[in-house]
Amino acid sequence: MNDQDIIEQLRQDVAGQCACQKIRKASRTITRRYDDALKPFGLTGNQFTMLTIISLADKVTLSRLAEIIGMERTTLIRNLKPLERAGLVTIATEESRRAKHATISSQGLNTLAETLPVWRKTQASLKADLGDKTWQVVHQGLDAIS
Amino acid sequence: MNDQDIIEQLRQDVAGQCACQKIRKASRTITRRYDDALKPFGLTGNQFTMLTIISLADKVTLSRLAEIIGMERTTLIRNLKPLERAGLVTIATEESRRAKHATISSQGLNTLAETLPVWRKTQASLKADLGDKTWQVVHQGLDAIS
DNA sequence: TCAATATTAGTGCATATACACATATTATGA
DNA sequence: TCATAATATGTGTATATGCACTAATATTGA
Repeated sequence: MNDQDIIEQLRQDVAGQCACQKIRKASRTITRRYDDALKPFGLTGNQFTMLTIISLADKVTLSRLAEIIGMERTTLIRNLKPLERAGLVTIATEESRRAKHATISSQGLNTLAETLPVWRKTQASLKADLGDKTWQVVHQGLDAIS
Repeated sequence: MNDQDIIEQLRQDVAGQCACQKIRKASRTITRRYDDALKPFGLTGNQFTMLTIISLADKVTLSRLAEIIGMERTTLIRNLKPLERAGLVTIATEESRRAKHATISSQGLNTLAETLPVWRKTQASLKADLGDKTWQVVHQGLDAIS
């Protein structure tokens, strides 16, 4: 197959069709919005997510937490470090000597209380930009993937 | 506002609703599939995307390339490094001494030719898992975001 | 009991992401 | 012409991501 054939196929089949390309692009776009909004509070969007889930599922093991978030276990372990350093969560062993639990601190809850209005505003702004119908459709699709 | 109120609001409004959380989770899931499939060829899904776009838009400046891919400029510059090291693309200045252009090499085109069937298979497998309707809906939604 | 197995967490390595800031080059207008 | 503005790339720092591999602890079954 010659070069022009390859390029033609890439143009026809890949460009504008690749799910990996599309979802990564959209993820970057949306992440930037949330990161920017949360920046004054020293949180990223991802950290806000981890903090929220930890606050709702207190004292789950790190492995279980990774499952819930849909994040590779070792990725989660590293991503918790900044939250731990900032005193927003505590990582400790209890009962078992191997399993560890993540627990939100009172400071962590305070941060969530502070950032909740900002999250609401960001979420609403995005929803407004996309329109109700697209918003619905996007959420359904993303739920199906995960 | 007390802790229980906060947690209740997080449960009601944030959990399962946050667009940032959902799209990042879905992005991780899909990326893992493409990364895994392309691994034998030494490419990530993201690299496959960059390679494809460079092959179709030859000799665009790095800034323009970043725009097309929807990636922060400095991120793109760093992400190109592995491709350059592997000899799949060339980064060089032409005409202007400040602007740089990315050009795909013949080796890069060969790699694309090799990986194209794998990409097709991965894309088809994902589409099959999601079903035609969800697939359509996801793509529409992601296009709207970007 | 205790050896084999399963479970849980952690490290090394490489890529991915973007903001703040810096540097280099080109274009513009007084 | 030449100072200023605009444009283009690059670096420092920090977070995000996951695979391969390792280490420690708990469980199970002969």
